[in-house]
Amino acid sequence: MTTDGNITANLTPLPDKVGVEGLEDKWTHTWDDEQTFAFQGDRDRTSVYSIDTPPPTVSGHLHVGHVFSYTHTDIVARYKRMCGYDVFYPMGWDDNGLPTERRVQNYYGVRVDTSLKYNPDFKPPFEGTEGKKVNARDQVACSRQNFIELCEKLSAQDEQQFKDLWVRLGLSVDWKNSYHTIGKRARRVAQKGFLRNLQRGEAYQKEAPGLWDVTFQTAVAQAELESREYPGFYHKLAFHKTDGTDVYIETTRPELLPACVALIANPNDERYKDLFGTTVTSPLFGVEVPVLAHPAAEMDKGAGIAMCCTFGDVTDVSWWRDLHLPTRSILMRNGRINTEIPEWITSPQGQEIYAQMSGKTTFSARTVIVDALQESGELIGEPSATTRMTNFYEKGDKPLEIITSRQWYLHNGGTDLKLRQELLNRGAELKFHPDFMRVRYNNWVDGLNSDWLISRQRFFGVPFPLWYPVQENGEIDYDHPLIPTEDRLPIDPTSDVPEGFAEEQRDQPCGFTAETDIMDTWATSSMTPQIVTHWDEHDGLFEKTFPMDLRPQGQDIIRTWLFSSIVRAHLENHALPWSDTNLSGWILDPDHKKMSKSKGNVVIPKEPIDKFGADAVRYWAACAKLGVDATYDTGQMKIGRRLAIKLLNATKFALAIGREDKNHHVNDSSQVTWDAANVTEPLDQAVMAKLSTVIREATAALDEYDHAHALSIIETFFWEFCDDYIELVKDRAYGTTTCSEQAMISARTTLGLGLDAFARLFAPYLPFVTEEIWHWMHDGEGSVHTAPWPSADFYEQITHSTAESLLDNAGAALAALRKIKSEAKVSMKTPILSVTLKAVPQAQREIQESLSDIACAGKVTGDITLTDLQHDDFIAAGLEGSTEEELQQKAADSFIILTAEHVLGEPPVKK
RNA sequence: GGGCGAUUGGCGCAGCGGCUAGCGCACUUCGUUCACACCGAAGGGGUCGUAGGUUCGAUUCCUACAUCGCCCACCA
Repeated sequence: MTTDGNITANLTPLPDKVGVEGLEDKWTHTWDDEQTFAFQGDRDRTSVYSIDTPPPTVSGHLHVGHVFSYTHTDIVARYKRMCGYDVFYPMGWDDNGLPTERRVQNYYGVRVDTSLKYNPDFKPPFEGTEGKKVNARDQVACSRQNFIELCEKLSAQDEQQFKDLWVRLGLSVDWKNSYHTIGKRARRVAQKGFLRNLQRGEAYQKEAPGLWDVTFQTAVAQAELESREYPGFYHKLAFHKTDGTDVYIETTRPELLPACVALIANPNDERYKDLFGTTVTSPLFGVEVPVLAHPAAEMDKGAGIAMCCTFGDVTDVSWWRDLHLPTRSILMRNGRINTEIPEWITSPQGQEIYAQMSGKTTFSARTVIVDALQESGELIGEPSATTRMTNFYEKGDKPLEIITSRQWYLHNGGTDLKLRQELLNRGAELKFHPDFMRVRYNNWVDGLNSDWLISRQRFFGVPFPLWYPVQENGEIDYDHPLIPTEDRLPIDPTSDVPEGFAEEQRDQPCGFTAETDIMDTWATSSMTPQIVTHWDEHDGLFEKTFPMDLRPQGQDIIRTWLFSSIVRAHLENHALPWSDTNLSGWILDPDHKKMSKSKGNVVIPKEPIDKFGADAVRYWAACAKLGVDATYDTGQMKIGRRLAIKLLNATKFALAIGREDKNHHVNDSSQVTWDAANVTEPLDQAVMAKLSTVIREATAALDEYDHAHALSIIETFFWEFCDDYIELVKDRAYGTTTCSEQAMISARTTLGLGLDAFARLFAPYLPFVTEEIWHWMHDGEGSVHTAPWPSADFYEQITHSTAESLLDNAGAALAALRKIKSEAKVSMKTPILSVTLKAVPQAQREIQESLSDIACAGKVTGDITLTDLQHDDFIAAGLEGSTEEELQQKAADSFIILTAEHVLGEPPVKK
């Protein structure tokens, strides 16, 4: 307990032998029993620190990357808690999305059929057949609600292994505050958010050509695209001019020839100027198409003149739109060629070729077309191989096609420049750690080319809370959606019925029909700040926690999770969702390759934790700065383990000394007071001075989210404290020297104050070992993790203006004495009968102040003579300088202490 | 093609317009079991990717290049 000027400790019996084993189990249970990390929620926003924790994908696999970034966040949480904040640190589970959908399908052998109604007695055909691949035809159909229930059931199992890991790692999460992204609250927030967007005109639907994945048969958004290299062939095709001559185009997609609507060249291209305004006929099909000019046509690409099809790529779409071209679509949603012969193909020969390719995949259709072209002589030369970059859905393995469909969009600045600027301003307002990551945000927002497509033609996910009226003639009136009242949310339109309608009217003339699309998973994830803070629930939590303080996340999802969250909060709450964001780096394997499942180099987090302990693994993570990639390095974990053990040993030692009186009798008093007023010796005051500086610097670093720098400062001083200070004051603290009672108390007090401070300084990093040593000192006073973060001012006032350089010079003097023995290859216990130390005058004064401690620690039995450094000594020490003053200053700054004449005694006799 | 980051002893990383470029691991030598062998002490080892420039002075700032990683754009 800290009071003004002193710290009272309740000492508990110390173990004979210390170790880090067992600490994790011991303290995780205590923290759980005592609800050490529970959010209190009884103070206002300024006293709360709230964290928008990333919900891990529960169907995904655990790997050390998880440990890495979640440790960084936990360090922040623990630090802020010690700073007095009521820390709101929830945990979410992401079970909304394709990976979970697939996992549920395979695990239970089920699939969603939105035409089915909820069946409360539904039983999946089997359960828990990991690895057994179920043929899609054998999956049993169930309603979406039944599927979601199975998903929640399975997620609960998956979650457990994540939770076990987080607990084991010591994450100070408040487990009472957890959520699922497919859970009821998340669905309600996502649907309510969407309806509010709709009311304000920010969400809209549109029938338009868009990127489409033929495997998953869904539209995909710009944020889900991935460019990949894709092999192909250039085919040179002859189109026929009216004068009987040909014009040649090059294409990698000859199978789209039936969908050709125009040939297009650059308006400045002399080669084709004469052709603009004329028509040509297509090879094989003989369809007449115009030759048109458009500035987007590049003269040096291919033949300089392109075939515009509806639709081969996004350029086709812009030509089609700008030049008001007809739509001649031949691709079906499953990626196969439409089976109906299009009405624009009129020649019998063309119809026959089309019939051969209908129903085929684009790949097979291409073969048909190429063979036919070769036969007709309209393919010039052999196709030449090429590699091009093509858009893929990030989870797909076939190139995206362009399909016209009705979709829901949300304004995100992709089309509205004013909104785009507002979102850029939000990005400028947000504090990125590290700062250079904001460039990625700006790049992304600047490069948006469309609004956010939020509808997906999938079955598992949060449904759009909408129905549409069915007209008398059976047609669906998409322009006047039926909207539920907010108090009904969440709803599923495929099982719930709009107000004023009855179930019997579903899909009937004059009735209603459900919107069967679901929302993009990011449409839900983008609202995690609103989900965790209970937005619009009027239970008081929102006001205490929103806008949040921190969003930790991966750098790979800046364009998705981070950006979409800012969009939603900007539109809904007119605020940034959080003030700061922490971006973690990647984990690289020892060969500097990014760890990923596909590379097969993933390390399961349990392994290093079992081997080195949670504190050690956390130490490894904590050594890496935010945004910097880290190598998986067990060597670093060993160092963490060593540090943890050193903390135990040093604390045990110092506390044991403190309990012995001058005659080595154990003092059984369990309570001691480390009164700052008792720090009377200059060396002890110097330690307090340095501690104060260390706290000040570490605190500043942590406030800037630089946990690695703070750790390095604390750790460096801790080792100096052990290797130099403890060694120097050992004997004085024992009272075995001829020092005064007060000098002994001063040493014991300083050791106590120092170790008490180290326990707290290391607590965010090494929560288990620090909790252990804290309880040796402060049993019955609660957790170190709710203890106050050390105050630099407290230790500074103890120093009485003693400079911390006194500690450095005393340490350097001790090192000089050790060097004598090390070079003489004798034991450190060998006495030095007499010695001369050379140092600058300032250092001599400081050594004089701690001379008896130095003599004791160095086993100097006779005189220590202090003398000035000579010019040759500076040179010998490698110093350079033009003036004597400069050399003196350099020697003082580097604590140069040399030894001259010395007489060694007899080494102690070995037993 | 545009951009971001990295490049420092064998390895993993700090650092910074000038202090003798630090730390840990590994290495060498020595010691020790009375806090700690899950230990201690002392020591060796780097012309800071390359080439220019700014400066009295560059590992640090600027320019170009190289290598590695990543983001964005690129389908005729």
